[in-house]
Amino acid sequence: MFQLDYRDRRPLYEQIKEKIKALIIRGVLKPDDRLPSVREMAQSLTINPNTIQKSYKDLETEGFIYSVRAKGNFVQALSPAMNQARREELVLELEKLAAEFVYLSVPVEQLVAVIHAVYKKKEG
Amino acid sequence: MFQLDYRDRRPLYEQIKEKIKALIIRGVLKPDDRLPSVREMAQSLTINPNTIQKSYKDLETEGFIYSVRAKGNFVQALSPAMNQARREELVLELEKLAAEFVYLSVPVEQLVAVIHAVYKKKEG
DNA sequence: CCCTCTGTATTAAGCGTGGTAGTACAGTTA
DNA sequence: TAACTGTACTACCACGCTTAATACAGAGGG
Repeated sequence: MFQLDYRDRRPLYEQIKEKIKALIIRGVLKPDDRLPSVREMAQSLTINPNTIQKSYKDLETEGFIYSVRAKGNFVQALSPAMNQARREELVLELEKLAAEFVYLSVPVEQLVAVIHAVYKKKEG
Repeated sequence: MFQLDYRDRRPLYEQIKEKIKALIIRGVLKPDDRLPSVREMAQSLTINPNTIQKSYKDLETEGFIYSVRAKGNFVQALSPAMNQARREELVLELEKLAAEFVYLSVPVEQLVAVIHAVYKKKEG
């Protein structure tokens, strides 16, 4: 499904969360798709099941997945309330990022171009 | 100069780095401005000088400040080489961010508006 | 019904990092 | 000389990350 980077200093469970989030955001994993079981994922990454479980539990708390006893973990469909909060966070991040682009004298057109490229790719 | 947030789970030295970076990026601190000494800053934040030194050393490694024996730490002027690397990092971050905006069905116009606002604020 | 799979919980241990504390040295400047 | 700067080092404690081993509860298949 993906690989870990042991040179990355962040905790493994953080990396795992991020990778799964990315798969969901990119649309590779769609609502109600089942994730690999805790034990499967642990074996395929050669790490401890507890670490996977921590990732899954966090993702559940953040609203990205839901879990069903004895069945597995599944991708959560979008909920409007969750979205609103997340949007606001993202806008703040975007502002920070933009401020640093200003600092580095990157022309605004370049930023806009990058964004449009991402949006086009998604539609096409 | 600024305050720490002890509810923030990130290391103190990370928070300090970020705050100082923000001051530099916003232009509050300008090239060759002197930062508070390690001991001063430590006292004003009521933390250990070693923690401040770690922040400063990291910022030096990242090219944001330079230090002079027995004189202090100062804001580094921009270097083109450093900028290029940083720009590329930022573009990657921007793409990630944009992808999540797409996922949340935020119209591209809204992103562009946020960015223009930041740029206008900087010029004005 | 039993077996096997699922998620979940608990406890213990090892290890690295974050942060504090104390001390020391080297260089600048008044 | 005295007081300030940055820098370095050691020791210590607390906490988080990760592994390990075990156990229990519910679903589904033979």
